[in-house]
Amino acid sequence: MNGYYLEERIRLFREKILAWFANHKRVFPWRQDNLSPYELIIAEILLQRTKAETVSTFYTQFLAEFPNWQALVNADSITIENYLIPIGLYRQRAQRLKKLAIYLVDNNGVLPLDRTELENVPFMGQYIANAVELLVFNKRKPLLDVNMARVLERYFGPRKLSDIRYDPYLQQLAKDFVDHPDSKFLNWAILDFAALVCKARKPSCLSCLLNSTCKFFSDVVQIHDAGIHFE
DNA sequence: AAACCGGGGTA
DNA sequence: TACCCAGGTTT
Repeated sequence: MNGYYLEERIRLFREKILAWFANHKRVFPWRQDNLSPYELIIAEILLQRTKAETVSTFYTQFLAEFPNWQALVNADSITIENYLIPIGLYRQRAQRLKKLAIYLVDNNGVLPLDRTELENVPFMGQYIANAVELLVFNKRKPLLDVNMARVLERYFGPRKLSDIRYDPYLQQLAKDFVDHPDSKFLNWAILDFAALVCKARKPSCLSCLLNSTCKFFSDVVQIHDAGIHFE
């Protein structure tokens, strides 16, 4: 597959995903305009390995209880843990939230613009660093999680390495996909598409607007796979 | 590269 | 029951 063909294929894919998003976007409290960096980062932390629908009801309560970094610094670690129990990963998240809060209070709430320094902030891995650059710094960065990875791999072909974060093919593909003035909306669009159509278990391939050009769909139809249940 | 964290939802 | 979820850290 040459570069020009792939570029055209990405462009088509992008247009169709955006068209779908216009009519099917999900509404979440962390997608509102004018959120503070605190509110944006808390959302990403709560969303780690946790369904967006689960976080949706919890998010507003959490912000009411802990409205800023200083509130987390002041709070007892056990208090934060207990508060996080309903959504899981509560010990890890409490400990890391605490460290991040201390860092940010010490730095007057300022996050480093330099990517290397940004990734050295406590609790700041590749994904959240991208989220900060996308949502706070308004850069074109992918929220490449398991869901975006699943959609890209089904449509364009599978990754080379097992870990998303170190696979140069997936990283480049995701980067190319969101390299567009509507980068933020493209990210939301593909995540919503992953959650509602290109689902992990029962993908809605039969009604999918991308099925005629989708690698996964054509492959599965071709071999008449009995293990996949379409909707 | 693989293990671990964790409760809730779903098939 | 087993699998999955807007990942990051440790080994």
